[in-house]
Amino acid sequence: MEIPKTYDPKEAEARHYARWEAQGFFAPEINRDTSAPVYSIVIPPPNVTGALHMGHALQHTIMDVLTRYHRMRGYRTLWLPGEDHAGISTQIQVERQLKREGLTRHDLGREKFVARVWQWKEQYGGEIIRQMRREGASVDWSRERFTMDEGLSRAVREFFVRCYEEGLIYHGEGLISWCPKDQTALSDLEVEKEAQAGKLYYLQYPVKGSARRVIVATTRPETMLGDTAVAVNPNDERYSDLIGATLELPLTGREIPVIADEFVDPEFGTGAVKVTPAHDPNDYQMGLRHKLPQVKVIDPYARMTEAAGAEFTGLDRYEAREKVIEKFEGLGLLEKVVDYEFSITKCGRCRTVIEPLLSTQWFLKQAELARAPLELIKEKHEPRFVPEVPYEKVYTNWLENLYDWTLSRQLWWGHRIPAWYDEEGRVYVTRTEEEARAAAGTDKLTQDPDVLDTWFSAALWPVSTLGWPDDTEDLRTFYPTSVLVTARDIIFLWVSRMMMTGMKFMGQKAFADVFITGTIFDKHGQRMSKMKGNGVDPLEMFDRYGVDATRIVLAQIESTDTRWNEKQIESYRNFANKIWNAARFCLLNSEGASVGRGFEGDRASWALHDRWIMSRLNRTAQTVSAAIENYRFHEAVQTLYHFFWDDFCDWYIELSKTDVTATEPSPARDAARSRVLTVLEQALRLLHPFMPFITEELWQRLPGISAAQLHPAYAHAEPTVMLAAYPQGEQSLIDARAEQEVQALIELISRVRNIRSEMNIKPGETVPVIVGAPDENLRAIFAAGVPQIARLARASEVLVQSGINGPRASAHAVLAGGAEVAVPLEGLIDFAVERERLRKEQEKLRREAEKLEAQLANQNFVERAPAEKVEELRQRLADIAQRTSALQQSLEALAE
RNA sequence: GCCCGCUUAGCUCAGUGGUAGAGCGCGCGCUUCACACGCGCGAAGUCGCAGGUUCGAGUCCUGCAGCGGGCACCA
Repeated sequence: MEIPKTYDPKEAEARHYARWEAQGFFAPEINRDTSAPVYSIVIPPPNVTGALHMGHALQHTIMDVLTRYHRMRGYRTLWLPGEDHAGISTQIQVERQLKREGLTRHDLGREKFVARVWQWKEQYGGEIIRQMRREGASVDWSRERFTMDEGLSRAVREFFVRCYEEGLIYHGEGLISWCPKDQTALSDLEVEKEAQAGKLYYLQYPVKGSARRVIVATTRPETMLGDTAVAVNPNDERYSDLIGATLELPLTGREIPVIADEFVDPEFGTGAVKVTPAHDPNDYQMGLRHKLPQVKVIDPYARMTEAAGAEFTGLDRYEAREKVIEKFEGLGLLEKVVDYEFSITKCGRCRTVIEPLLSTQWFLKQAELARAPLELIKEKHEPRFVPEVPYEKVYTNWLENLYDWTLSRQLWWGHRIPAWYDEEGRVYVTRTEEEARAAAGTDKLTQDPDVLDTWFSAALWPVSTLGWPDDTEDLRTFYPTSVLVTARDIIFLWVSRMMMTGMKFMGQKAFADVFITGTIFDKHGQRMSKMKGNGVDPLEMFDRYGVDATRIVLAQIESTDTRWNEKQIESYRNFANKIWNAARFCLLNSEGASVGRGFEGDRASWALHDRWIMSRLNRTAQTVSAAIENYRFHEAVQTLYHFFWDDFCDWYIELSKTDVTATEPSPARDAARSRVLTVLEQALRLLHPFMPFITEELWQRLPGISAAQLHPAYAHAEPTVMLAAYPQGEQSLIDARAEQEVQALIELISRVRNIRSEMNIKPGETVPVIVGAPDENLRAIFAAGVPQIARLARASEVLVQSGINGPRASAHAVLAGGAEVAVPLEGLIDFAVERERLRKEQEKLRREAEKLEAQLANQNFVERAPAEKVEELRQRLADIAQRTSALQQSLEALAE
């Protein structure tokens, strides 16, 4: 068989994915065990306009590891893919496209525009979802969903109507965040705050019937045109006599009162605050408290209205600002202007400065929906957040401090609000237009032009994708889902809302666990962003290092924020290559061998290193399974890496080599060959969730592979490692004594290698080795291992005795259990160098012994520490004493 | 202002009260018949600082410093 020396991932990746998909391996129906437990995940639907970035690759890897692991464990497993219609960004994309044709959406009209968006979506959208095939994501494509699908749209209408009927959704006027560019309302979660260097303007307002002036400070002087009061703190003595007084609002001819409100901080600015109820959230609240008039001086395009006065009408808000300042200066009413840094609110999409506007919108009373999830997290700590700190608290805090959610968006792309108005303006909120007509008793209805916030449909994702509001088989089977894997910035926006809808409509939490991934920064610790251009493209990593290497590095990131380190992928590409070559060795020596054989018979009859590798393998399987189930992917990967490289490659293959590479066919040779193949096959299964492609590629090549290797639930399927049973780690095969004994062998070989290296023995040169082991059992182990010791330590001969009485010209090393080893080096050894080497060793032991002795001399320790801990220390001290005395003897033998 | 996280080898990071770890990098030596994307050997850490709890602290508690994040406010 021709097997290249280097693993080339590309070809294998596409081939295996296509086969898995075509064979239906990803669908839960592949599992024929009707009593199997269920494991389900819904993907956080990526934005239909987006492209795959490292954050997605990270989340997808973790979801795929969990999915593949549980599938191999025999769960009825579903990972449901899909995407989000992303209202604003999609609409912006298409409007941009139209602009290049010299058109606006208004030229097309609503219907044609929406058709155009669908066309755009088919042509360019869903890039991330397509790229998931490249990642190896084992999602069930037959259940792929899109938030604008008919089914999901129906779920949205149902949600809306029910909430409306229960009074949770209302239509009314409120002060909302408005984007003057995108011409739509935004929820507080769609805006971003940004520090900005600006100015604080101090304006004087004359007191009516007095020469006195009240000074107010503002960052937005243009809003003074809409002031309807000035507020002071009721306890502020400076102004107490002015409460109830009337001010002459400059430039407007309007008279406004001075009011008292606890909200005002006397320490800040002048202690007097201008109040603009129509254009500031705090002022809006204050306006309601004091029943102040609301004067709208800024329009949806951020231009001044007629109410701002003839001189200002039509001016942009910033032009108006300058003009107001000029006028105040002219009137001698500008007290001063100081530099001032404050934060400014911008549209999360287009970065335009938000204008708080008084506007009629649809709102949802989230606080009521939050009650059930809040109770659940407080009483039962459900869902379980991983890591619990700090996310459980972040989630709880948010649920406790909710405000009404602005649902309506003045866009064309999205779920149209299911509200119709008759000619008198009466509203009918119904599931269909027919119902509205019936309710209104007329056909002359107009539907509300607005659409819903994209997150409204996202909030329903775990239920709507499974068929809600219908009572479907999928919903009954896969809800609640097992885990939600997502980034932390979406906890408020999405996670908590899914919990709200899940509790409301299903009476159950949407997911058992919530795993929050870390953030990947660039190598300088900067957040990756399109604007900075410092993003690392996962596809580029796939091309350069292979998907498997990229995935296993990502899985290890878990929930820790980390800097991207390309060297790390390189080392896992090397790991993939190591796997490839270990398999290559097994396959090149596989004649006469078969997977699953070689470990027949009583375990006691196996060779020591065979008992050892089975112990290591099963221990690894236990650790890895527990680690994956507890979302400790780093631990799982490290364990697998060291099992495969250190235990399997460095030692097991090497210890087996003499048997495996025997030139003459024999039952012993074939059994040894079967054993390495069997261990390899188990290792491939263990690695598969992390490295799906290379494991499948190699697994398919193993001799003796058949459906018999599959988990019983998949016995009917074509052979594939992804449906093999995940090794669980059999306790009876864990053999601490064999591990200890092989450890002794490893120590012996390592000490000889160390001597060779320090004495500058050429690698090609062999040396005799004398082993002294007073312990009979240990001596037997070394004696049985002579051929392996000879091979791995490059020894010309290995003498195993009860003690060492070798030539004076030897290099010595001490081993555990009172054993020692000598390498006779007549003519090669430099006595001074050897003495120095031994003294250093002795010194190290002495320091360790001192520490142990001090601890054991401490009465408190001996009395209070657990007995086994004390015993352990005594053992260690005894071992050190033995080694020290052996070293002493060696030193004496070297004495002049 | 309130809350939270991080600080461990040159770098990126693990670490579960009981002998400080990995990968990369570094030094020395190797075309040893699976693999130079490799093999062998080695050097390298007052675990941010100061207290405390404990027989015992990188790990638990308190304070401090530096870095980072979230929330609120910002007239």
